[in-house]
This record gives sequence, structure tokens and C-alpha cells, in this order.
Amino acid sequence: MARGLQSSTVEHAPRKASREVRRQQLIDATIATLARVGFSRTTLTEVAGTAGLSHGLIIFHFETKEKLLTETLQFMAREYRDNWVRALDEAPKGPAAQLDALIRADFTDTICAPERLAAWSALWAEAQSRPIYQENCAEFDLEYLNVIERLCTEIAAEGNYPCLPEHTARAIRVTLNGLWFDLMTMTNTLSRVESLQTMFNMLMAFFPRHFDHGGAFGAVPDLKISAS
Amino acid sequence: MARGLQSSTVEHAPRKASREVRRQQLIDATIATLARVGFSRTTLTEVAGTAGLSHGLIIFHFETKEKLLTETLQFMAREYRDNWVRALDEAPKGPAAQLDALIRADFTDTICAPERLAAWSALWAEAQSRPIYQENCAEFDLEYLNVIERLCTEIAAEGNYPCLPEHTARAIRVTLNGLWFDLMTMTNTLSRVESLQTMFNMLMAFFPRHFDHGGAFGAVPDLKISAS
Amino acid sequence: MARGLQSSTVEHAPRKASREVRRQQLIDATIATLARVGFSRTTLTEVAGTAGLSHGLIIFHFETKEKLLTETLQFMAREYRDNWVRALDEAPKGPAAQLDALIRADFTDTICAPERLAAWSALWAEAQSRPIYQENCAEFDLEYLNVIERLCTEIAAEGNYPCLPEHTARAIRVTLNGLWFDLMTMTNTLSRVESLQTMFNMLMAFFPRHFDHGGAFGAVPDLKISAS
Amino acid sequence: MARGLQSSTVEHAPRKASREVRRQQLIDATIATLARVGFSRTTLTEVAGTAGLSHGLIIFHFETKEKLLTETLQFMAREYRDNWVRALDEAPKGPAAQLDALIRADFTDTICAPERLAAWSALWAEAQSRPIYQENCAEFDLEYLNVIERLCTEIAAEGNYPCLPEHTARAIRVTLNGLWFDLMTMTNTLSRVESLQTMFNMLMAFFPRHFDHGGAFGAVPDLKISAS
DNA sequence: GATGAATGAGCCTTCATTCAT
DNA sequence: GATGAATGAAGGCTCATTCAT
Repeated sequence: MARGLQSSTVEHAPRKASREVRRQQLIDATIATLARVGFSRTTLTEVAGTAGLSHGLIIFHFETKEKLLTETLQFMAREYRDNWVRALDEAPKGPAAQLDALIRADFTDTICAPERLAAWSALWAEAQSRPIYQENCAEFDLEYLNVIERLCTEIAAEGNYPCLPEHTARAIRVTLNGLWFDLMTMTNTLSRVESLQTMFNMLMAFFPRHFDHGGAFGAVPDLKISAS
Repeated sequence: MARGLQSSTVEHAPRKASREVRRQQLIDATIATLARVGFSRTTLTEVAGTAGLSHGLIIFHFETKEKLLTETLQFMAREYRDNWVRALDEAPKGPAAQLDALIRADFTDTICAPERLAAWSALWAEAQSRPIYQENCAEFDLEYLNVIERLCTEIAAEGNYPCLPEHTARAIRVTLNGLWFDLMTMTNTLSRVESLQTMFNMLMAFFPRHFDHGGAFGAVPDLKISAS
Repeated sequence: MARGLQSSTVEHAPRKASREVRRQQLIDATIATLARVGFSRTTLTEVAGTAGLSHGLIIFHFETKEKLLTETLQFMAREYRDNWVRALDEAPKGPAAQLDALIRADFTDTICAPERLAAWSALWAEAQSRPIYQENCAEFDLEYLNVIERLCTEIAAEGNYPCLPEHTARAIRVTLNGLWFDLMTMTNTLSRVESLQTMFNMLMAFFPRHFDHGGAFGAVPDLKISAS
Repeated sequence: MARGLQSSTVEHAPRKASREVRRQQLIDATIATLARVGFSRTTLTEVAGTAGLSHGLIIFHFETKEKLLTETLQFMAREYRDNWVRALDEAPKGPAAQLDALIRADFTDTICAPERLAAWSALWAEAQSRPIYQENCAEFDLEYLNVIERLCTEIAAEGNYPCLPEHTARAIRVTLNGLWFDLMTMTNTLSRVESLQTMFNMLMAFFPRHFDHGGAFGAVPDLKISAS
């Protein structure tokens, strides 16, 4: 098997790595650790062990545990935003198709992976009693909400729906959050696909002339998701 | 008023208190502390300080920090369950009125208080990476979901709605969770009443012949909520 | 031998001690440690080991290493001041006899013990690059200098000496300091008695009609010193 | 002036410097650092930063932090000795003139600069609890004391003074030390000139027929000092 | 020569837990 | 019951030293 050959050279990460590569490696290890053991047991030693490096190196690159966590949070927030921005770019321009794309983006396998979800909730809850979260994510959150509200308003206008756009947008947003947390908690087999179905079941109720069980009429279904 | 007389003796906790009273006092202090400083900074000394007692006493009554947290979680889970069970009992028996009551129960001021929400999320996130939560809450959660599913199924049958009961029930459940977390995070003025409106806006979409913006047709609106 | 009996009961200090007793015991251990290993190697573990207690207890009683050192410095400064104030009180009231007493006080065996000297210089040098020393000792130092200056002025007036009181007082003060440091450094056999002789040899030069090799005319020689 | 030209090339240390130049540069940076932050906070990184070089280079040139400090101490001890030896060489040959020169040498501006004093005391105190100091300075100290003792003996013989030469020599030596430390501590304006006056006030008392307030009769006053 | 990534021993501090009073 | 002194494991961080580049 090839693994034996590789591991002898790759063993415990290369001795030297460029600054950015190493920093990203440590952020990845932080995400993995948060997901595995939770916030309160995410120690520098644990993160270092996950990365196969020494705890001293974390301090060398990030100065402080606090800064490591902040940068990890920022990384995940940017990764999340980049994902939905790209999805909107690639989708057809009608509001229903855009909303369809926005929702599918939330369940992309890279973003909606068990490890990401777990790390996210570990940081999120802790951040509630600290300023970190607001400082780093409030802007992103607001931008996201604004997009949903705009799309809901446009769709409601097109379809002359009785539901109130603001409340509808809020419901969509918190349901997306809620499904994420649900995916994490669930010991049963509810999958990303089922979560997407739950979303479309809801959008179909809000906007029956724009959505059905499979998503927005005329939208391009994301193959990656329907495949999993 | 009688309270004045009491407070002079109760000042900083009475020297001797019955076992159960003292335990509840410490659980209350734990909730307050979790809400104020978050999980990772909830120490025995902090809890003891909040209760105006010594940390030694916590060990005396709960043996272990872990057990204190577990009992706190159990207390909140039971409190939550008791609340919605009572609400269902007191509501009219039709499925729409029952669902209406179930939802209003989630925003009762005692349950949906800022301190409760903060303590809940502090424990919840940490519990994701530990067995505590599943051990203590899985059963309650399942019971709750089953009730919602049954009500949705009945309403859907009554109204001949196209939405799928399972997905609808799940959407309702995660939206309730999501609104809770949202209430906690929000720096703006979104209130419990607005959250209730978001819920009814959603139920109106799912079940237009059973719900409107004010709740289920024929249900008794909870005065406490509409007043706040 | 009696020691065996004692040590079996006193072994590693009694389990419980009153707050003040324990604090003083830890300050004593700090002085001993500073003297033995110097400032930069005075760690909490080292101090705790010296006291036969755990390092955690130091934090319990002093909160911080910094505060332990500050309190140690304050203790030594007060001890020093109390010593010369008492000496002045007990001496005859003439200025020469008072100066004689002030000087002998500096070489009292409790104050001028090797351990005290070493601890003092360890703290002193470190304090030069920190605000601690000035904050805690500047006032004491000034008070001491003022006393010497006053005595020198009075003696100079009595004897009509040509030396300038301010410079003479300063010379006396820094010579006392210098002899202390000298006593510490010396590998040879220069003792406290010889240092006292150096002082009187100097005072005899400044004030020949008030001092000779044995001290001030008419002063009561400190027996403890001449005995050692 | 040539300096301008040089500084443009020397900017932040030249890429390649001869062994001795680099070593001296690092020793200078060590002295500056000791003076600025004290012994316990003098780290290799701090010294390297002061020198505008990397900490790795210190290890390359000195192998060990301990050796860097030892060489720094040796450098200062030699610098000090060279200074007074040169002063004796350049002074008239009579004992009083020689003692006058020895004392003025101690307050030369290069030797008695605030940075030198601070660095000296930082190293000195720490060295008390280590063998470094004795190993490196005992010989120098003894040589210095011997010179003072010889001069005092000769002056005492010339003038038939009652003071004891050994004690007088010791008083002079420790007063010089004491004034140094005093200069460092002083927040007030006592200057090197005033310290010199304190010394001459003392020598005048010991040797009234050889010294007055301005120094030894017939000695050449150091212009640099009286000017400052 | 020179840099800086990487390591790990050791430091100060926190905190759950024990236990004498 | 209740307090708080005492312990010690573990955490974040510093820093001398090593070493690949």
C-alpha cells in the first residue's frame, strides 16, 4: 500500500512551512478540535496535537489563544460568505432562482460538513458571552439577512402573496440556522438532502407559485446535493 | 408587606436551609452565572459568589461540578416540558388551538427570559460534545417533536394542505429553536411578540384555513404575551 | 534529641493556620528564597518548597506573584524602619548619641543578617526598572535621610566643623548602604563589627570632638554588636 | 562630517560584519537592554530587537545567553578598570593627586552614564547569587581596593592622620559604590558633580592637609566633570 | 553569516476537589 | 450544615535553544 511510503516522508508535517500555509494548517486543526471536543476543552495542547505540531508554534504564529480563535471564526465567516456569494453569482438572476441558490448554498457539502457545524456552534455559543462574535460576524450576518429580505420582497411582489416579507425572511434565516444545529444534534439519519426538502416544503407554503418540493421553478438544482 | 420581614432574616442566605431549598438556590445561581459569563467561565467560585454562599457548599450538595451542571440542565428541561404540557392542558382541544398554545408556550416570559435563553445556549453548545445532553434531553426533545408532528398531521388532514406534515413539523420545531437563539443574539429590538408574529406568519402559510396573523382561529390568545 | 519529637508533629507546617500566620510564613519563605537563589530564579514553586507548602496556597493568600513580592518588600521596609526608630527612642537624646544609635541600628544582627542583605539587594536591583520600589520605599528613604541630615547639622553646629552637613549626611547614608552590599559580597571575613568600625573611623574624621573609634562619646554601645 | 556617510551604510546593521564588531554590537545592545528593562526581562529577543538583529545571531556568536551576560559583565569590568588605570597614568604621581584622579575617574561621563549604572546594578545583584560575578570581577575589585589602600596609607603617613588607612580605604570604596547606586535611584537632581563634592567633603575630613572641597591640592581638575 | 520556524521545559495562574474546623 | 485553607492537575504563555534554509 502506498501509505507506508508517503507517511515516512510526510510524518508529522514538514519541518518548515511558509507562514501562511502553517497558519491555515493551525486554523484547520482548531476547527477540527472545536468540533471534536467542544469549546471548553479546546486547549492549545489539544490543537497542537491535532496538527501534529507543538503548542509553542501556535503562540509563535498567533500570539494568543484568543487571537487563534478569533482568526478561526473570521475564517469560517468568510468561507461561509464566499460560498453564498459565489452561489448567487452562478445562479439565474430571477429572485426565486436566487433564493433557491442561496438556500442550496447553505447545504453545500464543504460548508455543511459535520465538522464545520460542530465547530461553528462551539464558537457561537461561547461568543454569546463575549464581544468576539459581534465584532467579527455582525456585519456578515446583516448582509445575509438583507439579501434574503430583498429576495422575499421581490418574490412576494411578483406573486402577490399575503405573507409579510420581513417575517418570512426572518423565518427563512432562523430555519436555516435551526436546520444546521439540528443536523449536528441528530443521531438519526436526517441528512442534508432532507433538510433541503424541509426548506422547500416551507418555501412552497410561502411562495406556492414560485416553489415546489424540488426548489424554485426554473432553477438549476445543485447536482452535488441531490446526489448525496 | 410580608416580604420586608422575610428579607431581614433571609439576608445572604439563611444559615440553615432545607436540602431542597438550598439545592434549588444553587441551581438558580448556576443558571444566572451561565447566562452572565458563559460556560467556560462558569466556575464553582463564581456560582457560589452569585448565590452568596461558599464553593465548598456546592460540592457538599452536588459532589461534583459535572453533577451540578447536569442537574441544572435537567431542571431547565423539566421546566420547559412542564410549561408546554400545562399550556396544552389549558388550551381548547382542536389541533390548531393546541398548536397555537404550544407555540405561545415557547414565548412565555418565564421560559423565554433572556437569562434562560443565555443559560440554555451555553449548556446546549457544550453538551454537543459530551454525552450529558443526549442522556438528559433526547427523550424530552423526541416527545416534543412527536406532539408537533401529530398536530401537523391532524391539521393537514383537516385542511387538505399540500405541505408534508413531517417536514412542516420539523420546520416549526427548528424555527422555534432558531427564534430563541435569535432573541438572544439580537442587539436590535426584536421582541418575543415579534417572534410570535414570525411564527404565525409561517403557520398562516402552511395552514391558511387554520391560522392568520394573530394565531389559530378560535384559540385563546395568551394575554401575558400580547401585553409585553 | 528533642528535635525528633517536634518534627514529627510540626512536619511540613500545620494543616491549618490563621490567615496572618500563614501570610507571614510565606513572606519569610520569600525572603529566604530571594536570598538563596536571587530574583530571577525566585519562582512560586521555589518559595512554596521553601515553606513546605503548595504553590497554590501562595496564590490563594496573595493572588499574584507580584503582590507577594510587593508585600515582602513592604515588610522588609517596615521592619527596617521600626528598627531604627526604636533605636533612636532608646538612645540618649544628644545628636551624637542619636547618630551613634542610628548607625548601630543598621548593623543589628536581625536586620543585618546575611539573608536579609541578600534578599534586599535581590529586590532592590529588580525594583530599579519597575515602579514597585519607588512606590513602596521612597517615603521611608526620605524620612531616613532627613533624620541623618538633621543630626549632622546639629552636630556640625555644636562642634563648628568645616564639613558641609548635606554632603556629610549623604556620605553617611551611602556608606551605610555600601557597607551592607559589601558585607554581602565579601568572601573574606569582614564582619558587622568591622563595618561599624569603618563607620566610626569615618565619623571620627567628620566630627572629631564627638566621635572616636568606639562611637559617640557618652553613647551606650550596643552590647549585641560588640559581642558578635 | 563622516558620520552621515557611514550611517547610510550601517543602517540596521550591515549584512556582514566582522566577528568582533558584531559581538561588540550585541554586547552594547545587552547593556542597553539590561538598563532599560532590568535583568529578569532581558531576553534574547529583546536584546536582538535592540540591536536590530535576529535572536538566532546571538546564539551563533555567544552560544548561550549565560555566556553573553558573562562577556557583557567582563566587558564592563575591563572598561571600568581601563578607565581608572588610564586616569592614574595621566595624573601627577603624588598619592593625593593619584587618589584625586582615581575618584574623578569614577565619575567620568562615559563610565558613570545612567545606562551603565543601570546595567551594572542589574547584573551585579543577579550575580550575587551566582558564581559569575566572583569569577569575573573579584580580581578587579581586589586590585582596585589595593590601590586605594596603598594611597590612603601613603597619604596618612605623609599627613600623620589619626584615621586608620584600611577603614578609610574601605569607606572610600563603598562610598564610591554607594554614590553610584544613589545616582541611579535618585529622582531628584543630584548630579555627578554633586557626588564628586560629596567625595571631596569626605576626603577633606579624612585628609584635611591634602584635600579641600575642590579636590587634592595641586591636582588637575577634570574639566569634563566640572563643566557638566 | 543570518533568519526565523519549531520545540519543549518551566513559569504563573486557575480551579475542581479535599478536608480540618 | 457551612466555611475556607490547602492541594495539585492542567492551562496559557515565555523563552532559551535547535536547526533547516
